[in-house]
Amino acid sequence: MNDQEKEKAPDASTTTRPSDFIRDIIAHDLKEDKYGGRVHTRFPPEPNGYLHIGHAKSICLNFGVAAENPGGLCNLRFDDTNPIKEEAEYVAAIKADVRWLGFDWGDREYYASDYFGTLYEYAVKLIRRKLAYVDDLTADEIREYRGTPTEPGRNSPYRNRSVEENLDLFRRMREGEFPDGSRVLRARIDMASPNLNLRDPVLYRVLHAAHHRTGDAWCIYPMYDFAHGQSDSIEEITHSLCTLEFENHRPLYNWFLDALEIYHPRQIEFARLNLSHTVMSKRKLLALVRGGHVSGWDDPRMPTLSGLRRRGYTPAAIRAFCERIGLAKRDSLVDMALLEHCLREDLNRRAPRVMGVLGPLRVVIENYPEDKEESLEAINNPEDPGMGTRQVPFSRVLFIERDDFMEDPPKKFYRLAPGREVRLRYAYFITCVGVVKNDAGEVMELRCTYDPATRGGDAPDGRKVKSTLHWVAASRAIPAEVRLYDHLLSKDDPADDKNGGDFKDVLNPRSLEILKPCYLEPSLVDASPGSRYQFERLGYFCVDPDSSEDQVVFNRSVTLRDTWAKIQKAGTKK
RNA sequence: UCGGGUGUCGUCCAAUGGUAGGACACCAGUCUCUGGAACUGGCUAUCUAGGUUCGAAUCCUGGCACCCGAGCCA
Repeated sequence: MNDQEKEKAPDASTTTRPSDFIRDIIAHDLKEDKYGGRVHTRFPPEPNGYLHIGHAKSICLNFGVAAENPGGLCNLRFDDTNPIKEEAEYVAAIKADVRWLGFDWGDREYYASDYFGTLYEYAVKLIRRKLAYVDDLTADEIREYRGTPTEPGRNSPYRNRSVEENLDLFRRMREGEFPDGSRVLRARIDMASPNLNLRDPVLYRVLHAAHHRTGDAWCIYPMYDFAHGQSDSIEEITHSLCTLEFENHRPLYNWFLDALEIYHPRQIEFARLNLSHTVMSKRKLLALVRGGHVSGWDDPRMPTLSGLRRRGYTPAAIRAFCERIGLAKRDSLVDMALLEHCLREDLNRRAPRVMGVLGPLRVVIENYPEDKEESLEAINNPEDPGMGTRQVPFSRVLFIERDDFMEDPPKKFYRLAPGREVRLRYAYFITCVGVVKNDAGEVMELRCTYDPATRGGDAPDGRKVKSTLHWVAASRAIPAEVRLYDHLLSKDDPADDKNGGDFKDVLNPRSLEILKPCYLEPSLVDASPGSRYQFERLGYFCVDPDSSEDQVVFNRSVTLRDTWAKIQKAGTKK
C-alpha cells in the first residue's frame, strides 16, 4: 500500500457531520438518555465473499456514526453461523478492505461463533419456558406446514413435546446422534402469524461440518435469525443498523430478546445501495467470476472494494461517495457517474500529471536536428504547486495521439490538421506540413516543423494556438499496456429483468479494451503497482499489479470530462 | 390475495404546517499551455383523488404504483 492508502478517515472534529434520519434518531435517543449516553454500532459481514461498494455504505455509516459521537464505538463482527459457506480467507480479505477504507475497530473484533455456547444456553432457556421445541418434520414438510402469505400455517405434530423430551432431544442433537436434516429446534410462536418469520422459525439445524473457527466442536449451528439479534445484545450494541429486508425480522428479534429477557438494542433499517450499470448481490458477482466474465473478485470492473482498489479508486473517494448518496428508506439506483465524479474530485487534487500516448501516431519534426535531445520542464500538478516540476525529453521523432489529428477536420475539431499549428504541451508550437500514408491510405506518420522561438510553449510574438497536445519523445518512450474499462453492464438497471431476462444478457462486450503498445514519458520508469497518475487530457490511470520488469500495465480508473467526445457523440446521433 | 415498507427534478438526498433546496447529470457561457480543473447562468419535481387549514410535500380519508416476506441462507 502506498501512502495514499494509509491515510485514515478523518475524525469527527474535522468533518462536517452528515445528517440523515438515522443520525437524527440517534441524536434523539442520546437526548432522551436511552442508552446511558452510549453510541455503539457494529459492522456485521458474513465471511462468505468479498466486500463491495454497498458494504462500504454500511461501513461508513456504522463507523461514521460511532466516530461522530463522543465515546462512540463500532465493532467488527463476523456473522459466521453457516460453516458450509464461510472461510477464514474471506475474514482476512474483509478485514483488509475495512482497514483500507480507513476504519479501525481497535480490539473489538468479534464473531458470532464466539457466542455459540451462550446461544446454546439461550436455546435451552427457551425450551424450559416451553417456547421452543425439537421438530422431526423434514425440510419439505416444514415448508408445507408453513402456509403461504395468504393462508395460515399448521402446527407441527411435534409442537407439543414435553420440556424433558425437548431437552433430551436437543442435547442429543448437539452430541451428534442425528444426521444432517433429521431434526431442528424451532421457536414456538404462532403458525398463523401474518409475518412469516413468526411461524415457528428454525433456531438450530444439524450440520456435521467443520467451522473455520470452532472446528469440530459443534455439529449443530444456530440460524442467522437466532444469532444476529442476540449477538448485538451480547455486545450491548445501542443501534443495530441494517438493510430494509430485515424489517420483517425485527418483530422476531424483539420476541427473542423479550423471551430471553436480555439487553435490547434498537434496530433501524435503511435502503441498500444500488449502482447503475453494475450488480451488487454476492450471488450475481459470484456468477460473473465463475462464468469467466471477469478475471476475478478484484477485476477492475467489479464493484467490489478489491476491484475498485485495483481500478485506482481511493478510499477517500469512496468515503466521499458514501456521504453524498445519503441515507433513506426508499429503493434507489445511484448513477455511477456520481462515483466517478468523486474519484475525479479526489484525484484532481492529488494525482501527479504525466504524458502518455494511448494511440500512437509518429511525428517527425523536419527542422529539428537528428541527434539533438533537450530537456523541458513540466508541472507535476497545476492544482498543487507544492508537487513541483519534472523534466521531460524532447527529440526529433515523437508520438502524439492518433485522435489528435484529422486530415479533413470538421468545424469544431481544433487539434492538429494539415497546415495547422498547435502546441505540444510544455514544448514547442508545431505545424503539420505533410502526411505519410501507406498503400491502404492509412495515415502512418506526420511531417511537421517546429518554431524554436516557442520553447516551453509560449510564443514571444503572442500568437495564440487553438489547441495543446500531449506527446512523448519516441527515443525515450516507455512502452506499456493500458487497459480501458467501461461499464460492466450496458443497461443502467439490471434488476429491471421482468421478462425472465438475465443480467448476463446485458453484459457490455466492450467493458474491457486492451491497448498495446502505448508510449509513456520516461519519468514513469519506477512507477510501482497502485500508483495513480493523471495522463494529461485522457484521465486517471493506476499501475496494475500485473506489471512486470519488461511490461508496465496501467488501468484507466476514470476518464477526464471530455467535451470533445460529447460533441462527437452529439454529431453522430444527428 | 395477507403482513411489513416506500412514493419529491433525469438520478440521489433535503425541506419535521410557512419562499420546494443541494449534489450528480444535462444545456449555455467565462477562463485556460489539459476540449481538464475552476467559475457563472439555465433546465426540470411533491404518485393520484378528495378533505382539514389563512396556508399542506408535510395532517386525515380513499385509490394507484413499486420494494420485501412462504431457506434447515445471511
